[in-house]
Amino acid sequence: MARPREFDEAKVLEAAGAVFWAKGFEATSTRDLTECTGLTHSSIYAAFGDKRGIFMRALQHYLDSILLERIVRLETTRSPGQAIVGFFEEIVDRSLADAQHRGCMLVNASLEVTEDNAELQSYVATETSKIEQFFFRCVVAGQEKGEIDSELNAENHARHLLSVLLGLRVLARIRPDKDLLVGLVGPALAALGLTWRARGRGRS
Amino acid sequence: MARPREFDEAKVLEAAGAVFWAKGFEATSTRDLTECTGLTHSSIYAAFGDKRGIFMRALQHYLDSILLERIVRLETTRSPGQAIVGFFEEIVDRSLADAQHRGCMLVNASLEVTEDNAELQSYVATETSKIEQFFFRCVVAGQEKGEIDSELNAENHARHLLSVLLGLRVLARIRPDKDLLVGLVGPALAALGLTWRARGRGRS
DNA sequence: ACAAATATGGAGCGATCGATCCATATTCTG
DNA sequence: CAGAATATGGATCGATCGCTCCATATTTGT
Repeated sequence: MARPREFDEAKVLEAAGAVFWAKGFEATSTRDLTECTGLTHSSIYAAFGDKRGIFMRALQHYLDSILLERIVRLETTRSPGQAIVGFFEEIVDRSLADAQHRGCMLVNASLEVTEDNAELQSYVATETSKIEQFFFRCVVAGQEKGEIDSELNAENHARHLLSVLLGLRVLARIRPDKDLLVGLVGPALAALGLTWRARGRGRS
Repeated sequence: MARPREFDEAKVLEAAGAVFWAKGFEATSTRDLTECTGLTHSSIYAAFGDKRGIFMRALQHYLDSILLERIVRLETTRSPGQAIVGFFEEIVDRSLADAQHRGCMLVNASLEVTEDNAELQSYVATETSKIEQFFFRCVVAGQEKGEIDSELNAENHARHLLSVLLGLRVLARIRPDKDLLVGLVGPALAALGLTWRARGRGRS
């Protein structure tokens, strides 16, 4: 047919995503994108349409490769309750390990959504729903398994865990303190009769 | 001395704050600010220095007039436990009443913080600490009063309530759904042995 | 009334924004 | 090899950005 792409799309999306993640959509210029990806304007616009397009693709790539992978992995290798515990373990660890304190790309993107970007708006709403549904499945399965109190309202507890997660990610950006992040998760787990595995930080 | 200011500083900060709140710092132009305040560039720059200056002042005005007022009012008119409940009641009500779904200005500002703006970074960290300390005082006072289980770790529960609040405000922006917002608070209150006052939405 | 001081209105600065265009280079089909 | 198709490099577009400057208007102290 014609000349093939010379760049690795996944790597480009990761490079672009890293900048969007750290600086936000508005504060990232197309020049930033050419520098971090090593591509020219032409190549970027030909491949992704416009700035919004590459942002959406980068966000999607991030969610698919990090978040969805984590959900699938935990759900297939752990008990329902320990999947919830493990989820928060990983989020806390990653939040503390990020020297840039970027928080969560999905959360950051969520707060840059304005009414004139319906596509991003519905996308972030859908993705947060997926996380909520993961928590919901874990709670219900945990209840069926006897790991979690069956008297609890699984729907509301899933919503609750989602809000704790989002709040945690906000705090990870502005106050990346281990005691804070670890401590806040304790009561959220305790509400389901769960605890950290090995951290042993006393009562929650 | 000289010619006095013709504008009401509080009203200008509210008008500017409303735009920053809805669009974010980067996406708000100085032209937006002249239009929403009715002032000229000259007046704005003479009074507030630069765009970052008026943003900081507007954020500060918002927090002092809304958030601090709420904390003081609830803490002086309600029992510790009911202050916590009332806080979430008001936040949920305000989140649902805002047709623009702007969420929380402090949360929005938090996620626009980058490493090159240390002033804003430390300011939002301090303000979130104030909220955390409010929760902490409520939990401790509730425990002394017998309203809240004394076995609970007040520090971690304050952190937990803070994260639920921040998560709620994120969701208020992207999924302003009553069942979601009301539902997620239930388990957070239940963790302290508290419940909604009159909503009566069943088990949490 | 006069001078000092500050606010206001508005033009317009250089820089940068997102985006486009086109000539050139490269790789495919036939 | 010929020609279609796509990618790349780079110049550059008009618009908008945050911000500054200056002439003018208005108020206060003397």
